[in-house]
Amino acid sequence: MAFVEIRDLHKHIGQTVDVRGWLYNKRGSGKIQFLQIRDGTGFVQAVMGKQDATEAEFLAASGLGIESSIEVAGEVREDKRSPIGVELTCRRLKVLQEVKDYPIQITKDVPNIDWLLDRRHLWVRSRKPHAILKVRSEAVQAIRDFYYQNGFVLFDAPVFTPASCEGTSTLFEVPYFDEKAYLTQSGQLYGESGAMAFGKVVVFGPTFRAEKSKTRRHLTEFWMVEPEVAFLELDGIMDLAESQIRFVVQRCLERCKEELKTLERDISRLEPVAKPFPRISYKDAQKRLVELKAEFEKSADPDKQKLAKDILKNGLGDDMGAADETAISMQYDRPVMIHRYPAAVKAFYMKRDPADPEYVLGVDVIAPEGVGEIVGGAQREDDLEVLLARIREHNIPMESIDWYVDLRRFGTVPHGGFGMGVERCVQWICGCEHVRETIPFPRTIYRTKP
RNA sequence: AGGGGUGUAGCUCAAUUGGUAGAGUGUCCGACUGUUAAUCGGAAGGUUGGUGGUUCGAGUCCACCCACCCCUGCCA
Repeated sequence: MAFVEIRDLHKHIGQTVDVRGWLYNKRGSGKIQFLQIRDGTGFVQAVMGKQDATEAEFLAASGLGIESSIEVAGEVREDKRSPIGVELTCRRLKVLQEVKDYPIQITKDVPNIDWLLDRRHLWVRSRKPHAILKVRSEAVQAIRDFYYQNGFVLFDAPVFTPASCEGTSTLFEVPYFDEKAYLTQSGQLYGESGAMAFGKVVVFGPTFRAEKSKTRRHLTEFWMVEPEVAFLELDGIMDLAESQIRFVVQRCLERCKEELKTLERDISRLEPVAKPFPRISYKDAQKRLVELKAEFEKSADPDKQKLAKDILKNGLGDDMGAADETAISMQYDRPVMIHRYPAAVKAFYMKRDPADPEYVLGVDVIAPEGVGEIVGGAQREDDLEVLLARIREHNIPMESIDWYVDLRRFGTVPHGGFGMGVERCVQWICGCEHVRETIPFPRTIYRTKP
């Protein structure tokens, strides 16, 4: 007799099996005990009548606290009253550890998230965090499968880097023997090296940003997937982002039905990803924002009125703010792609639009429901002289980036790619209020524990 | 970094113009039950984030500090 995972119990109806796990909840009386057991793969109720086991076992069952670790043997029974369709008649109970005063309670109340994050090492056992992290696992597997199936080579970038890749963001500085190093904020430049070697590569790993962001969309440590493809231009980059996002969402819809149900996620909000994503140029977006600002100001909806105040706050022709992105994304039921931003607000490596050199061949993908930017991508500057000029303009130290310039000296070709934030993508799929719920142990400006 | 806000029982929150610190939930004990957020009865649980001030009297008013949350900016 071997241990059976709870998710497989339905295959063992009529048999006597062993199940091991933790006590999720318990009810009982002097005559019958209901032990709700979880083992990470599911939940099942083990029913122990007083006559079903020894007196000592029955007594032990009646005294068990939440999260006690146990093994039970019992007969698998079909039962319509069970949420999973089966139950165990508990014939034997072995207590591995009896637990008292488990600190996290099982209620529908939403306690202080900060208090729960202090106990994250235990909180991951609870239903909702468990479901979110399961979706994350599926999403990451989907990402890996998508790139593998499409002929990409995994090309890992270093975490220690010599200096800023973009020259804008704040980096974490770490001592490195007698010198300084920085934690990577993007593997993209390394990805470009890989693209010239393998054609299609994908960088996938943790990324660090020392910006003191304090919003529900920001982590200081997050995972980013960054495909980079030789001979791919802006339209192709947008096609790639669209099909990758679609693949990941479809996979989660197929394989995470139970988890999304646990999270009370409105699935109908995710189904429109099957349709093509709208693509709008920055210039058209600006025109649309002028209209939307006027429209929202007159709206009866107080949320829209409030939003109207912040629309185009940076001024027409400047970078788009969060309100701008929200207003545009509200016009659609699926992610929207905004392309060809002003060069002044974007990174040095983005290629200028030949049709209008004030703009770059870059694209952001804005997710619905206020999650905001989940993808940022671009066609890269592939001309040696232009790139050198950009590096000088941005005051990027040449000695830390000369290797990158080499890529334009030895067989440069048009190429590009994008970066997708895994946590923001999961945040959108799960409908999470906070991005920090989408990673097992979030790192934010004020949190490095547990 | 700027703006706004919140700190009261393990957790979620009450407490009238400044006048004896309350409930729900969880925990513990008991009863009962094919229960599933069980139910019923009882008990324990507090230096009201900290320091100082005003006052006969401060959870409440004032100052400073601490912690955290939300928004903006930066970005994924």
